[in-house]
Amino acid sequence: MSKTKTQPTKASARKPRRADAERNIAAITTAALEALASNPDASMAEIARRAGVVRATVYMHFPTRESLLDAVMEYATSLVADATRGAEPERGEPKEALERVLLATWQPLGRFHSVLGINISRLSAKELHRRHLPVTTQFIPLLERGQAAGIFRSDVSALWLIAVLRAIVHVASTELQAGRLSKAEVESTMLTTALAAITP
Amino acid sequence: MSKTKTQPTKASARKPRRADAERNIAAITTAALEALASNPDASMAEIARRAGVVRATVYMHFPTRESLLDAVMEYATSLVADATRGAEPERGEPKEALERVLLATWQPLGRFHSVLGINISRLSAKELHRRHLPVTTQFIPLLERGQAAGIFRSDVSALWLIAVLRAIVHVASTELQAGRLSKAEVESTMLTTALAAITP
DNA sequence: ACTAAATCAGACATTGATGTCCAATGTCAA
DNA sequence: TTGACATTGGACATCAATGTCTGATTTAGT
Repeated sequence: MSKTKTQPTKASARKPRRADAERNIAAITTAALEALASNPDASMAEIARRAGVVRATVYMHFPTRESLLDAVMEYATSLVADATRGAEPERGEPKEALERVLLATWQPLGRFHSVLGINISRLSAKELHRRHLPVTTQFIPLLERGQAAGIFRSDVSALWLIAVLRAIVHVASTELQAGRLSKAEVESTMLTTALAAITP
Repeated sequence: MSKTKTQPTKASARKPRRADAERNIAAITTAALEALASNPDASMAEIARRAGVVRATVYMHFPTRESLLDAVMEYATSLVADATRGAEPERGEPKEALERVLLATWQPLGRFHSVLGINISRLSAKELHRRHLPVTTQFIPLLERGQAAGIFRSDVSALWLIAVLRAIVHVASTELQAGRLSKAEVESTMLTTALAAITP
């Protein structure tokens, strides 16, 4: 995460919340993320149960299911964005940097892929793209840097490369989940395939 | 499709249905496929409306929603399987054969990807794999033939290659849908990326 | 033309989920 | 410690969807 409690999001200047409220909001958000990852149709009751609160408490902080989904989406995105940032996509050779970033992000990305799937039907393509910005703005410079250096293929757009990478990451976590490959095998195979797909 | 009405599926020996019933079953199945492709949560009422029948008629042929989903899944699979077969995956050089098959199947595959998504949460991985057999049994020999010839990479399993190919096809149809690429661009980009990903 | 099969139109019961409300109780912060 | 904030537990209304049933009507097969 990046802000959530530390800053009041400069523009909105939200009224201070009590500590237990803050705690519950966090619990609900993470519980929702877990619940929705295992079942995209998880009910508000199920989410409340997981968060250890009563249903009314969820509605206290998230007036509708939609608003909770929005919050969960933003939270998941921030987790992936933070993992990406932590892998320093700007540092070093593009190829090494990409490997570093993929290794750091494939697990959260895989974990949240089904949550992302919820939004595919819920939001427009434009809106979806907008919400992925915290992640994509970090990937694009890395890919373009590699393209400029002739290390990544330039006959397709960086956006295509991103889509392909994400798809391969998805395959990787699916194969791990299915137990067809070990974690180490998945990581090595994923890196090999990813590089092969985007190298000229 | 392959059988549906011509053969009585040797084992089951189903009682003959009247022609209008047969017609309605077909109408319901295709209507359901369309409806579910655009909205995976489409209701029985919506599907009946699209098929031009009343809801009770749907329940006449498909006693539960589940059973309808099963039928739709099988239908979609058969469409892809037929398209694959029509592209003659056994003929010619593996690379050319793969290109031929991909060009023949990427559109139906993309179209039905969301329907497939329904089943991901609905069925076990094993069961899912079993239902894809009509397609995978055609792809595996092609890929293994290419691997034996040293044209496709052998450091990963044919199953991994299939998963990667399907992921790339999915990316392709998503990009077309989003209007970021023309159909011709999508096809060329998809083929390039697919080959790059699975070539040693 | 006759009969059996199938569809229609619509009512009906049931279920599960969303969202609202309230009174009682608990917890935080000043 | 006190008042404001928050949570609880439960009731409640609403809604949409599933699945059943029936009687009247249409349609197909022989």
